[in-house]
Amino acid sequence: MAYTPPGQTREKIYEFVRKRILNGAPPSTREVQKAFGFRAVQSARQHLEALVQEGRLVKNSGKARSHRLPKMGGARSSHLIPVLGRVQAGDLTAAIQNPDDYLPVQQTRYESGELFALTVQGDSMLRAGILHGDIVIVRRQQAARTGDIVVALVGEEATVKRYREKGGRIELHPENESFESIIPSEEGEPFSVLGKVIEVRRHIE
Amino acid sequence: MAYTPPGQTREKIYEFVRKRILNGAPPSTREVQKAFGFRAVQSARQHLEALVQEGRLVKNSGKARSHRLPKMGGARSSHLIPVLGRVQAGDLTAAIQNPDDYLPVQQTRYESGELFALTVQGDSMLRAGILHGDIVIVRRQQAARTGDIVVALVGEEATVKRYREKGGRIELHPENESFESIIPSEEGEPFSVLGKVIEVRRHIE
DNA sequence: TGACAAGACAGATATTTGTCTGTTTTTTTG
DNA sequence: CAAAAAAACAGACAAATATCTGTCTTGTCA
Repeated sequence: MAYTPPGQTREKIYEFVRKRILNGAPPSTREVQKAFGFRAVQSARQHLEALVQEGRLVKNSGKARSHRLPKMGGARSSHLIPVLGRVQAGDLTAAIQNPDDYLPVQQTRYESGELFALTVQGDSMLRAGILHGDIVIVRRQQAARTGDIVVALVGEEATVKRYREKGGRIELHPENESFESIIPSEEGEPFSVLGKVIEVRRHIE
Repeated sequence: MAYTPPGQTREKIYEFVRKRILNGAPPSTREVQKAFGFRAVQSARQHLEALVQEGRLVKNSGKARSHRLPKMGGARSSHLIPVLGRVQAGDLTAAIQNPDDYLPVQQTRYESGELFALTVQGDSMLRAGILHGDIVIVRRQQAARTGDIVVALVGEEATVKRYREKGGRIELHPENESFESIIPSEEGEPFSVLGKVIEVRRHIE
C-alpha cells in the first residue's frame, strides 16, 4: 500500500470504524485491513491501537470486535424491547413473549426493570403531548404515584392515563377535556396497573 | 448433566438466548453450554440448531454469535445516531462528528439518509405534541414540503417549525398561538433547512 | 419389553480474530 | 542530508468459536 502522510489514513480508519459501530457492529482488525488494502494485519492494528491511545475509540482488550465509541460509556449501546399489539386482561406476559416488533432503547437509561412498548389508541392524553398512534415505552410495575402516566388495565382494555390517588381513592385522569376520568372503584371491572410510561415516541410520516 | 424430558431444556435455552439477544448480544454456543452445564459443546449446539429449525431463531451460518430473533428481520437491530448539543451556523457536520450522546434507532426504518437528533428548546410546537425538552430525530436534507416539520437554521439558531410554502414564499409556522411565524425572506439573516423531523421522543422522569 | 427418537457426550478440525516480534519503507524535521 | 518518527510489511502464535463424526444414555410408546 502507498504510504500516506501521518494522520491521514488514521483519520479515514476512524471514520470507517465509527460508521461501522453506528451501523450495528464494529469491524475486526482484518476487516479494517482489507477495507484499506493493507498487506499486513499489523498495519490496521497499529492504527486502531493509536486511535484507542488518543481516546477516540475505546476497546475491550483481547475481545473480538470490541471497539466502542467513548461517549457510549464503553458498554453495549442498546436493548431491544417488545412492542405489543393489543393487551388483553391477564395475558401481558404472554403478549411480551410474542411481540409484534422490537424497539431499541438506550441500555444505560433503563438498566433495571422489565420494559415493553404499546401503541396508543385515541387522543385522551392529548394535552400531555401523547397523540393517537404514539408509542409509549412502559416499565412494568404495579405501584404508581400521583402524577405518573400509567398503563392500566380496566376491564378488558389497556388504557394510558395519568394516575392520581387521594385518600385511597384512585383516579385515572385523561389529559383531554373531551374525556372523563375513570374511577376504578366505581367500575365493576377488574383493575390493575401494568406499568409506568417512561418514554413517548412518535414516528412522523 | 441430568437428562430432561424432550422440549423442556430446549425451552429454557430459547429463553436464555432470547434474553441475551434483547440485552445486547447473542451468546456463543459455548456460553450456552456453560450456562446449562453441558459437558459437550454439541449438546448446546443441537438445541440451538433445533430452535433455528423450528423457526424460533434465525442464524447466520458459520458466523460467531449470529443468532437473531425472526421478528428482527434477520438483520442487526439498531443504528446509533448522534445527539447534538447546540447547533450553530455552519458547523452541523462538525457537530455530528462530536456529539453529546448517541441514540439507538430501528435500522429498518431509516435505511437511507443521514440522521441526527436534537433537543427541542421551547414550546413553540406544543400543539403538534412537541414539548420543551423533547428529542427530535432529523433526517438531514435541504428540501422540504409544505406540512413537514423541519429543523431550520435562521441566523445563528436552529429552530423546529412546520414548513409552509405558497407561491415561492416560505414560512416557518409554530404550532402555538403565543408564537409568530418566521418568514425567512423578511429576515436579514441566513436561512437554511437542516433536515426533516421524522421522529419525536420524550423521556418522562 | 424392545425399538426408536431425543438428549447428552467425546474428541477433533477449521475459521475468525487478536496479538506479538522483528524488519523495511517512507515521511518529517532539525 | 541524517536521524527520528510514522507507516507498512512479514510471519507466526494463541484464544474463541463454529462445526463434524461417532457413540452412549435416557425417555417414550407400541
